[in-house]
Amino acid sequence: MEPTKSELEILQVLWEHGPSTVRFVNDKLNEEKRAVQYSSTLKLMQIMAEKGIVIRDESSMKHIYSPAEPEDKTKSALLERFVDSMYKGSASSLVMQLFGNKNTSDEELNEIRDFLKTLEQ
Amino acid sequence: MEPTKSELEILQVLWEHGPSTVRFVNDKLNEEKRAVQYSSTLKLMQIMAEKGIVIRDESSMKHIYSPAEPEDKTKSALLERFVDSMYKGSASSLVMQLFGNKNTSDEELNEIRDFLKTLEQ
DNA sequence: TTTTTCGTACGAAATTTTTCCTACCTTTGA
DNA sequence: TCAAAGGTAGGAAAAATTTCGTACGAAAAA
Repeated sequence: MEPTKSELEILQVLWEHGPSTVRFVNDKLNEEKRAVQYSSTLKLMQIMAEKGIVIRDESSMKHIYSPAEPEDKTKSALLERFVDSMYKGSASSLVMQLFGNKNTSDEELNEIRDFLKTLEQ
Repeated sequence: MEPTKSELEILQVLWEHGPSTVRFVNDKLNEEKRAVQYSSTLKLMQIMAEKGIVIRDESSMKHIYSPAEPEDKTKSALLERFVDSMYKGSASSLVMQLFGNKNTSDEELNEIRDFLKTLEQ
């Protein structure tokens, strides 16, 4: 299913730090994003569990939440949707926009060149 | 300001077909996306005009709506936000994901190689 | 002229998403 | 033991977004 914006923020914490408690996620959100009440984060994560976006280990009192799908899979799906809707599915259009107007570091450009070389083989 | 999902659909029609009436946009949405009532599209476009996302030429009875910002500027901003939130700002990570798991056509890959060459100079 | 068609305005309802209050349970430590 | 701290559950409200009904005016057609 479709994660909403807030749900995505939570997923990002889980991706970065691994399976976590609500308390932990809530702390990170407050540190890194914005003020939000513990019970709000709790509720959201409960909803995500219902939707199947995350799975919950209830064996201990402090429930542990983890993403139901691998990070890459979810990100790929979101990226693909983004390309489809914004660039009519043209990945190259996206890349050109990404590097066209912006001052991208040479380092990044080189990384991509190297990466493209590996694809050639 | 932040276009919502539905607002983005409308912007895309305007980008593709140029300044348009509500009737025209609504027809396109129904053709290309999903069933939606004329008055819903009208309302949404009125809201977008209030927000300043589109501007409205009221000189004739049939109001003509156009994007307030150039397509590129809006897309760049959205893309940048996407990269920032999903890939911590790393454009190369995004590109690798884009081509890593997916079966991207050789054609697209070549376009990108050519494009990167032009950046070298 | 009169009717029909096509346009905007606007309120309100429906839906989705987000937030938080409160009840209640378990664990911890004084 | 028992209060305090920290956990979950769940309802309900708030906010944001989306949808549509309806009133009404202008233009076009009959």
